Amino acid sequence: MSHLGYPCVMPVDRDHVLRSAAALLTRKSTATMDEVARAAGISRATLHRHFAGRDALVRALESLGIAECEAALDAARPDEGPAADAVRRLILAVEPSAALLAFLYTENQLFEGEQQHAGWTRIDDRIATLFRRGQASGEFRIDLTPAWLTEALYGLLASGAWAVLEGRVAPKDFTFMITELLLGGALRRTNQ
Amino acid sequence: MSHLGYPCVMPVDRDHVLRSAAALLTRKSTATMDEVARAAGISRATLHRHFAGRDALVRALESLGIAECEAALDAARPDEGPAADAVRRLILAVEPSAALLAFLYTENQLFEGEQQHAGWTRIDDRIATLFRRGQASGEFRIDLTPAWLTEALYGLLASGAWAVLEGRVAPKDFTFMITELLLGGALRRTNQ
DNA sequence: CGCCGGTGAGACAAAGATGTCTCATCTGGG
DNA sequence: CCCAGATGAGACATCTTTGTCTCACCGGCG
Repeated sequence: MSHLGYPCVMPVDRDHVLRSAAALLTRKSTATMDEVARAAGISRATLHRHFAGRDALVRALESLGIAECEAALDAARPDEGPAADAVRRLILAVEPSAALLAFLYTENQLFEGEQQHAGWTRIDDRIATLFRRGQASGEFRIDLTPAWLTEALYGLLASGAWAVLEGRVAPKDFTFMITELLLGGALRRTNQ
Repeated sequence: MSHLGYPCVMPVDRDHVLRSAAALLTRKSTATMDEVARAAGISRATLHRHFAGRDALVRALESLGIAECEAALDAARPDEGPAADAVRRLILAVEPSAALLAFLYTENQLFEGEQQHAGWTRIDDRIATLFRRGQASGEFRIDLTPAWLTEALYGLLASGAWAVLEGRVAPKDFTFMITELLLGGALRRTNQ
């Protein structure tokens, strides 16, 4: 049994590997294990020592995305204050994870038969609950279902992440664009 | 040289094949040529006789998507009347193509090096022009760029298509949900 | 100094997808 | 009736990716 100290050559930083993989797979969702390994600066053999296979890697990314979403939800305090402000805090908190979420969001579309990770259900519920609270308080319109608002939030986060990646939107405008469109829409307000 | 009449056994309906492929690939973007062929009710050999390879098939789907987008834009008359009404007509006209567009939208993310089809640029321009017209007329707010509104429209169409496919949103609500969220946002209007 | 744990490089077979080919079959038209 | 044209089924080689394995290397630790 080891003594929990640092190994000799330079241990693989599991978190760094996951983040490199997320960054690459967001741009090229069909990247091979070899490309993922190169992107992380390690060999394919080492990558395979830490993640049994491509499935295991994707599942690890999914767990990371779920954890970051939960953390963002916790940080956003969705039960405090006006619901609109809570949505703003949520989008701000989730921005660093947007690219990873964009990858997972599209990747999940092909989990046809298999049941999706239970963590997503919980996150969906927490976000939908926030929108429902805003409807109950009279802040949000009631003719758009919480489920759709939740789905739309995911879609806008993905669109925003890709638009930033391709240079069509400035990174600094990311949060503003998503927040304002989701809450206020494109129409000009006649009064506030 | 043939006489342009119908062949003998039962000619392959190219349009039907493309639509079957679009429906399948929207749900499972990694489907194999064999799965695509089965979904269309033809053999892999025949599929390969009509589309040289997977690339050719995807490019044909891209052309179909572009053609349908152009047709939807023409039908929506984006230069007539209030810009908001034109956006409503556009979303209504593009609804039948939403699933195909959702597939192409995510697929295009991995056209990293290669230049994307010029047709998309033209469509992007036409949509952005519509939003710009709405801003100039005072209908739309000017703090959301036309490029972002265009991107958001794609994202909402994709989210809506998936939400319908997975049963999270009723098909009949598709147009309403997207139109209202894009134009009006989630916040309740204090007055109209 | 020598051992031990972790890594990189590369070989290797297995699995899956693709592209091509052949052959039998079927049907409408001459 | 017979043929031309198009399809379906299947065999086949090829390519890519994957998963596993071996071997050499390196650096801290005893």
